[in-house]
Amino acid sequence: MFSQSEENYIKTIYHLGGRSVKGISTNAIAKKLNTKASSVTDMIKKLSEKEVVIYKKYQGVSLTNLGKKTAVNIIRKHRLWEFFLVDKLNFTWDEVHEVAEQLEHINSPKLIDELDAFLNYPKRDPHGDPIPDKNGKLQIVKKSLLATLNINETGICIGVEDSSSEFLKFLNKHEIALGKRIKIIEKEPFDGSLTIKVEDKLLNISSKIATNLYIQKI
Amino acid sequence: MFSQSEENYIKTIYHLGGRSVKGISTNAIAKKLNTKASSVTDMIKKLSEKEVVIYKKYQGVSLTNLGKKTAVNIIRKHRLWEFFLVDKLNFTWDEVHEVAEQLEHINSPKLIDELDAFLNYPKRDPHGDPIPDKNGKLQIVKKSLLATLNINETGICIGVEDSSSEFLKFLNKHEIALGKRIKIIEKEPFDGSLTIKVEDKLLNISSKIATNLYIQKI
DNA sequence: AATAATTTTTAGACTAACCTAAAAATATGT
DNA sequence: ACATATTTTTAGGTTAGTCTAAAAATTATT
Repeated sequence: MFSQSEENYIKTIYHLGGRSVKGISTNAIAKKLNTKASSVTDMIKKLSEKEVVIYKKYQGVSLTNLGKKTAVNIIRKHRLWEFFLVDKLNFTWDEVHEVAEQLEHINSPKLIDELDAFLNYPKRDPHGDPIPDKNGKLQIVKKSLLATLNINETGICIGVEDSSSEFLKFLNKHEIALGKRIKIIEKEPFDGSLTIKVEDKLLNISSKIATNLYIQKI
Repeated sequence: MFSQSEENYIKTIYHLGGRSVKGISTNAIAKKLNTKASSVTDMIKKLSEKEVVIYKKYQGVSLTNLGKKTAVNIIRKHRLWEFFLVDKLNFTWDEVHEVAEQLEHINSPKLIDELDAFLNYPKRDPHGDPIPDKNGKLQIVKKSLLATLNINETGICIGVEDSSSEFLKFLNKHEIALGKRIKIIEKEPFDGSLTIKVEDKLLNISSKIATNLYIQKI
């Protein structure tokens, strides 16, 4: 149906789309994909022919319904594979992306549906982002940075912003992982550091940590 | 390292290689890959530059050690994925090949080693072919067609020759699956049909069935 | 609103992987 | 051994996806 390259463009346009109404600029796409604007223009023309984007010269592009459907399906595959890698194959959060970038292009509906079932229909990938279901529905999960919670609020760890291996090692060391329950005990106004309770253990963390950890409030 | 296309050529040359000493012919490769001989010549030149094959004009090609190592690694990936699909994702023997053809090109040593461990280091894929280990060693398993066993000999089902869905449905119906123990009770010289014991159940099968089922003698 | 800066598109070229058609080399039949 | 058949290679062309450099359109500045 679509080549790997086409899929990468579609996915990128989707991610750049956000809630904005106007078209995505050629330059923005080029930057994300590490290509040149002229290459983007070429590809956009092709995608326009294939009716996955709407394109008016100099006005940027936006996805059609077909385009969005296609994008969401690629994202579904990407996130399911990420979940698989972390959950079953001992990958860390920072190792998954590169491999998932490859796996997301494997084309086999049965493969993905069976994988979904095998993983027990996970709702979020290891970064805390929602995994679209078979029909492309993606349940919106409000993810908040830990730093934004108030004292006595509790949440479940659902992902990370930074995924450098130093950060992930820190999390490992303190047994902060996906699904762990975290409660804010104290906030230090001077430097933004926090005292939190991870499951039952008290822990002091810097503001830098707190602004890189995503939480779903409960 | 190698493109998908290059990998497909390397794998094909390996499979066509067998134990023969002489070079693999351009035409043979073209036929297997559904391309034209001229395309094969082009690619062979490239692979020769990259030192994965030895090539003398009009004399066919053979793999270098690097070529063989590369081929075995692709085959390892292919067969591990096949095992995964059947063992974990409910694929049938005939459904796996097409998907494995895609998955075998995913490049991530960690992925494959972890997958291997996750699957508990399987020795054979669902067709009964051996899965090379991390170092490229592949344990040779003598696979015999069920039809070649003599009365009172016993074997373990390790694979199929034909993998049409009719045949697989037949096997399913009679609970013949990978790892099942099969004993020859009687052979009918007139039509080649057999009476066999699958685990504890007696069963009559035609010669056609017996020449499409692989057994490891025990 | 005119000019300058930026963005986008076009034009033309490159590479990988394929193709067709013709030429060259090898193999086969008598 | 020679003519014929087959196989393989070469020559030249195509498409997808990329690039550079220059032209055109849009946006920003004064």
